[in-house]
Amino acid sequence: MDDHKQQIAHFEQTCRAHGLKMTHQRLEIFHALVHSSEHPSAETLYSMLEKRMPTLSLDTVYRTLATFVDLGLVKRVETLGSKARFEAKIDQHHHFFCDRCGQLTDFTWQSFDASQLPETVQELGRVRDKNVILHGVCNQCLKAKE
Amino acid sequence: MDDHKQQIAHFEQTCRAHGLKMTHQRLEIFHALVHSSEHPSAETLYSMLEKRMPTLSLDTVYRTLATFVDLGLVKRVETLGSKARFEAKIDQHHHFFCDRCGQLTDFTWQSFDASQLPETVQELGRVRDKNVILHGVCNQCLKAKE
DNA sequence: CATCAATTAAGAATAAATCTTATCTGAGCC
DNA sequence: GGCTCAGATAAGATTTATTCTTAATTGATG
Ligand SMILES: [Mn+2]
Ligand SMILES: [Mn+2]
Ligand SMILES: [Zn+2]
Ligand SMILES: [Zn+2]
Repeated sequence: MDDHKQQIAHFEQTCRAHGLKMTHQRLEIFHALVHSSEHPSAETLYSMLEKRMPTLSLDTVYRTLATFVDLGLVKRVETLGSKARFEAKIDQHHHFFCDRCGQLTDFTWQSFDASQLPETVQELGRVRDKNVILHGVCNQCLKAKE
Repeated sequence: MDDHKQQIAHFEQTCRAHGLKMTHQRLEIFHALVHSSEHPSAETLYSMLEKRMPTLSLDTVYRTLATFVDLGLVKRVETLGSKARFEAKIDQHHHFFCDRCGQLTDFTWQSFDASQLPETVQELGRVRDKNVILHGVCNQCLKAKE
């Protein structure tokens, strides 16, 4: 995906703009996030990367993720699980969450994005984000059942 | 609200149906949840109740909430915050979350509830719940700003 | 090449939530 | 009204995710 290259470019720009050094820890962690669709936790990212980067520390993963979230490069995903999950996908999309295996799948929904909120809601305050969360059971889990 | 009485009745039924004793800890905790719209955490509930119930323990609040969630009487709310928040409101509704103060406000959205999911989503698995989460800044926080 | 931000190691510290064990209380049944 | 046992309490330990501390090392960048 050429998208990813652009995203990495934007990432490098943002780091530079904030005077942050381009360490390969940062680059690898961001890269892993960009190329993953599983919304990994800090630990998952760590396991994914420690093979290639034997000196990587879990602490760095946490610290780096926190930095990325601050910069708006990465989002923490809202889940019911106990460990935080992250994504580098910044463009508008929504989530389907499998309550059995914890899998998080992205989807888009244009007509929802274009829809107007009820008036009652507009009186509550200033809305910045509008997202759908689905809960259910994914196909793999449905198959694995019988 | 007469709604609340009905909800308490349903709560008592469910407890009885599962052979659970109607302790006043359980009743008070459920009552507090039903009459609150703030989606309190276990600690918040504990603070709310300890005045009236000086012997209540935080452990009991946690244990009781877990029981209620298991019974489907109470839902854990999806948030980005570190502590779990709960509600006894079971009927279909959605949430507006103030990123500044953490306030969670309910709202309903009939046309959304009636809407069809995109086809691509139906291929992902069996969807059980479909909810909207808004993020933004609530009116109180907007006022308090200047 | 020098500088200093960032990483690492190793361990301690937090915070939320859960568990343990023993003791007490009170809800539900006769 | 009295029994019985589920459930509450106290007090403390434990677990899990996450963050912090300190000191030594690395390596990105000017
Ligand atoms: Mn996503
Ligand atoms: Mn709610
Ligand atoms: Zn699944
Ligand atoms: Zn607010």
